[in-house]
Amino acid sequence: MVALAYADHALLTSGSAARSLGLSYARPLPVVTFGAGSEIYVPGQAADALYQVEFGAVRLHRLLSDGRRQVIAFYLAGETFGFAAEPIHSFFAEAIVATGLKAVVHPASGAVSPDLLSLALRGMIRAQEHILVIGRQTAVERIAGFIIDMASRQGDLEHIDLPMTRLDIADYLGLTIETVSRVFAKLRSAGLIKLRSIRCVEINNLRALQGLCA
Amino acid sequence: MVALAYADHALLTSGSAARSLGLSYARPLPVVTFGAGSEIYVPGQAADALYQVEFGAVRLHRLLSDGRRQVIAFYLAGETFGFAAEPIHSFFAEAIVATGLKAVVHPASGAVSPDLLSLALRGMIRAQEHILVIGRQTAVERIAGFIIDMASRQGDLEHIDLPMTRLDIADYLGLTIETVSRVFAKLRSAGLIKLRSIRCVEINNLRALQGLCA
DNA sequence: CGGGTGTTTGACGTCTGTCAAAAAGCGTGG
DNA sequence: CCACGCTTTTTGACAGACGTCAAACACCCG
Repeated sequence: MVALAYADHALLTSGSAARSLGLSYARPLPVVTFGAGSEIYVPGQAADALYQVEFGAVRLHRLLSDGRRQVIAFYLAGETFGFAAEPIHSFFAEAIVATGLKAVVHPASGAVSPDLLSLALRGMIRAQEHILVIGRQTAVERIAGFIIDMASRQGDLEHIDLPMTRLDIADYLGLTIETVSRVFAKLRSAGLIKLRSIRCVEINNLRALQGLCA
Repeated sequence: MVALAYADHALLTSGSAARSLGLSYARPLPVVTFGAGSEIYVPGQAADALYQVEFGAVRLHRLLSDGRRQVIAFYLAGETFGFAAEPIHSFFAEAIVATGLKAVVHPASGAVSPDLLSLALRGMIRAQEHILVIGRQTAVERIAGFIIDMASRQGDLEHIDLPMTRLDIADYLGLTIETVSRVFAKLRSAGLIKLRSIRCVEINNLRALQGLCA
């Protein structure tokens, strides 16, 4: 872990790992590893590459001036992120745990592939659906939906990894860490989920959980 | 108004105005008018055209099973909407007032223009920023930001049209109609805005209003 | 001049946030 | 292997912002 963080730091300080990757190659690239908690890009940084998660997990977030934070999205293994409407990023992207990334395309390149548009559209729809969740659902609905979402993205009901902290989940769902903790406890004592460990959930009653999502 | 609604109804019932437009022409099309409150498309309908607003205003929204509604976005004159990640729509698009639309591109066509990608990305960023607003801002912050956003989109601080109802605003900002009304009253009595009429706002103190947005 | 929709205002309730402290994990080092 | 210290999580008591319910008030158009 120390070694990873160190390598990561070296890449970042030598002038943006992202940029050097994006400009050096035209094709899929070697996996670059980021240590837990390290920054992949920050607001203002040139947006000249997309990333595919090989392993680990990434959070995209934004801060208000007084420190309030909103996590915009999580990206798990196999998912792609890094879109920006302008030539520079407007969010933070950070590795949640030790994470391997591969730069897959270069948005500034002349050709626009239909795949790229499709990815962008999927991202937009996902964001718009998240607006509904945050704008109109209760804490229980949000968390039940979140667990189901994580399960479906990992294709497993019995071993759902939650690489992010409760604070990350809270900031993603527009709640506080205490509310997240309380709702998890409630779902557990109702027998709908089991907390195998602090970062691993099992769904015991999918139907009931789905029933909690409006 | 009756005439408009009637014409709209005829178009819709004769098998989707959107579809017939999208398939009949390859280039910019004549303006089609939709009456206040009429549907432009609904979830499940084929997504085979984008629309540019010529005049009027459109709301994009989604419903939960129990009737809770979230307005995802408003589109004013000059703005473009109609993106979908799948071949069918997942939201409702409705004319708020009498509205003229022009179908501008056909997303299913082979060529993907950079402009199209740019529009999609801009939509994604806008949605992601709205997540921050709804997830982490107070009622006053949301409404102050909303008024400023409407002003900048209309390029006028002294005559800001709010074509949508208070309920639309509430459902857009994740609030209730009563809270929206109360905050407007508060901003008015604080001298930051003037309500020229129920659907027209004037900003008296932009700095103070900006100061209210985190 | 009505009837209907949309808006405002008031009184009250509650869900979620805030503050605080204890408990549980987890990596480090003896 | 266990003790230590840190971060993360859980739990409790309390408070506040916003929602709910209800009624009065404007506005629009016929």
